[in-house]
Amino acid sequence: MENLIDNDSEETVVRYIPRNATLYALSEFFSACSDVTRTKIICALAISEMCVTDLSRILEINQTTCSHQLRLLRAADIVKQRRDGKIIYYSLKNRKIEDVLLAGVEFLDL
Amino acid sequence: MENLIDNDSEETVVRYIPRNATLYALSEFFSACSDVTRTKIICALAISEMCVTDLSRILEINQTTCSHQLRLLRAADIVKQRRDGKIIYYSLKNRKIEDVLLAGVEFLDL
DNA sequence: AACTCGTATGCTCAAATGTGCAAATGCGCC
DNA sequence: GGCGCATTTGCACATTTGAGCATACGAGTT
Repeated sequence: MENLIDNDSEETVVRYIPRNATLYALSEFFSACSDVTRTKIICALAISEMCVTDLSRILEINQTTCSHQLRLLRAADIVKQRRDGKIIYYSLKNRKIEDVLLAGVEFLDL
Repeated sequence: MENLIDNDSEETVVRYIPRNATLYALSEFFSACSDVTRTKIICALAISEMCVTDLSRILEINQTTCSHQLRLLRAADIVKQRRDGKIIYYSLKNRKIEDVLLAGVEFLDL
């Protein structure tokens, strides 16, 4: 089987492809942003810390669903929680997530 | 049922949540980046335009799978194609996709 | 200790997704 | 027209995912 691109180009490509661990981390991270419910939650938390009840009421999503998605977001290190009495407040763990969303908005030209 | 956050904050949140169309567009876009195979392809194409055969050989993925994923990426407007004889060359449609990946890398601190 | 409220978990179901074989298409060449 | 190669498409299958009900848990209040 012949190569269609020349060997030098191929070497360059091979050299610059990120390692598998990086690729997996990246795609796993993006999949955390790849659902409307979660995107909504992230946007809301970018504005203000909130508890599950408020989030689900304001965003008009089922409380259980909200809780499930928050767990995912927490696993992805996007969101953190803090307890105050019986209320658990959620907020963004790292403001850099906003840069990601903005880059997406830029790309899509929204 | 009582509100747990005050009314002013709630109004602010409601006002700043992007419209549904925006949220859908964003999450759909991120889901295009949320698979290892596709991330791999995007990274490769960021380095050099390539055809399906080379992509699949170099990235070590099944050619059919590669083709399927390229179709998705094309539908997401991330990738474009150009025909030269019987070979179809794929490349990034918009370099801003690299900023998105970089924002992801920044976030993950990779 | 019983009750209430905020939240999390287990489970089930439907839908979406990724993969690769088999077959079809498109294009150049003899 | 027939052949070969690059690519796409249709299909089937296994797997993953998102949703929400029912239920459990955890912390404050009485």
